[in-house]
Amino acid sequence: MANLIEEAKLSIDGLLEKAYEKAVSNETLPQGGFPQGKVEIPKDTTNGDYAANHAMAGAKSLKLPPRTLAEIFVSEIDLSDSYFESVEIAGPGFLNFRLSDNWYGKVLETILREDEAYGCSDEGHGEKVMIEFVSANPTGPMTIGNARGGVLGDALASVMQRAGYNVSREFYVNDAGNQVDLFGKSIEARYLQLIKGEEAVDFPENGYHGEDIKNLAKAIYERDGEKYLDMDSDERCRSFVEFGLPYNIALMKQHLERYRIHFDNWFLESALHNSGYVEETVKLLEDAGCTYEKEDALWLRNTDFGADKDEVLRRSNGFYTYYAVDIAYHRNKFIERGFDRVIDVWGADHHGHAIRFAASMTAPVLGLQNKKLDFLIMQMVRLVRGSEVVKVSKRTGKALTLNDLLDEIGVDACRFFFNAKPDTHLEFDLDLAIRQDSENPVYYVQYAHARICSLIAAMAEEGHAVPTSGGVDASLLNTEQERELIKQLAMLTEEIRLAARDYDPSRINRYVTELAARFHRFYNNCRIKDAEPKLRDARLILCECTEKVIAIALEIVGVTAPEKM
RNA sequence: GCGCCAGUAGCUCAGGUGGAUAGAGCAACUGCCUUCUAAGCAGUAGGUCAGGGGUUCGAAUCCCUUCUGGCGUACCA
Repeated sequence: MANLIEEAKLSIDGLLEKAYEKAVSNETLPQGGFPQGKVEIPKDTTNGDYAANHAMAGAKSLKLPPRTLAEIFVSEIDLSDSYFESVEIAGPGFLNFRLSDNWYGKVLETILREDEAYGCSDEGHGEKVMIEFVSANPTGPMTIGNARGGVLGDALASVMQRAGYNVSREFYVNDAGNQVDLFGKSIEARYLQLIKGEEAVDFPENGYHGEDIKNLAKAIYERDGEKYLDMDSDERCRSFVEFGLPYNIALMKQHLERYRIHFDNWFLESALHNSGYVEETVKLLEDAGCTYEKEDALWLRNTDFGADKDEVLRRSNGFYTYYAVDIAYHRNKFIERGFDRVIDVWGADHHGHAIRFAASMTAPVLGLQNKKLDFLIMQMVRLVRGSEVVKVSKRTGKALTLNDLLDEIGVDACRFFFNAKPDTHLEFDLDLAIRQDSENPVYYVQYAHARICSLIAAMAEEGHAVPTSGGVDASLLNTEQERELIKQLAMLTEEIRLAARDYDPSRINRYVTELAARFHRFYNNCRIKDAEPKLRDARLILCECTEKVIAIALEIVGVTAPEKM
């Protein structure tokens, strides 16, 4: 549970404050003027491992030039038993600290001790969090459009679990409403076309044109023949939906498992209707005076809660809108199931809804004052083939399915690629993806892992297994490459914390790519096989720590860590 | 019109809540395998951080404004 990067950083403030107090007792500085400074990690390590700007921050109030103030700090500071071996003044008055052997050794010991739990923290204090993601319409197979949300939601869940949250993954199945009716009518049309010929039956406007619908119709026909031919259309469609939905849901589950996503719960929209929960929730809003009727429809006074427009809850035809159902669904998440925080992973095409919806959820009558509803809005994926933009739509049936994509580029590459920063538009070039072999960064990272594994195995063959006792002498690991590698290893806990805080699991991609880069540099500069025994052992331990950390990071992203390549 | 997200190297993108000389991968060019995996390493070249103002010791980062692109603004979900 150690976060040594932060521990070292936080300790600097204490060291400086003690130095300040000493200067006060020497009467070189006035009392009570310890400056609020910031400690950061400089980009360029010639400026130290940490840089504090206290001398610059305090220059004005203490009426001393920054550099003079810095000199006082340096002369009074006591670094013995600290994480640092030196501090120097640089530039306009930065205090640059350099980490000590003590710190480097502690990093490696921590990784060995915590093992697979390394990187975890108690940041979340067990807060009960639900992450709802993918939630693709069950009217067809999942498409490449679901690939991004899938990875983001799943990786965010992993990151938050490691950061100490009690996380539940949920898939919301829209098995009711308009699109399901349309789904039934689409199958119906294909079924009737099978019997009467394609020309004889009109296909519904806005129907689902995909091959999968034809296949469902064919499957029904093969099982039951012309049994539905003389049936009332409504009843027929109901039968087809009853057949088609479970089939599609099972297929989605299968494809998601292949994509290494496992949901804790598949929540059916129909359950909210059947139990009367939607009705009850709308009644709640009605009784509280949050609604009004207009043109036979029931409207929510959403502008009262800060939204830019009101919303229809119940259409003039008597059916509830998705909006009413969504309110009921979220009330269920918080009230009935007791989640403290809910994170919905939605595409940017829903962001307008997210803003208005968040406003609605503040309605006092819903009783969610102490609850937290957040959205992870990810920008759209732009599909291109070379220079041509590819349109994706489930309705037109022209979408590339997730499963086909996985056939083409593999699960590892796909998960790594789609774990990109949520708020930037992502361009996905199919031509590039297909030949995305060695130029994909995922292989760079996996290669580092495989390299370590085979090295350790080869060394063990020669009787030089990684030592399991005797501790680590980090003072031997004193090249620039070794120090940079260890610092990156120390960074994992902090990266996970930040990824959880910012809902940005793509940080882990960048982190692990940099870790691999630092390992490759170390590997090229530091021989292990023919090093002195003590140095060899220390380096072997460093290799093992790196291997463990890469494996942890890749697991978070959902990518395998191969032992051979 | 209004709202949200973006605009950084030829291409795809980083840039840790204002810090020191703006980075990486790919593409281009040059070196490095009789020595632990060359799917690697080292190096060269490539920039008016969309434009313009402002805030301060200091701005890619914060504020204002203009331009460009994506998405939304349904009794669809």
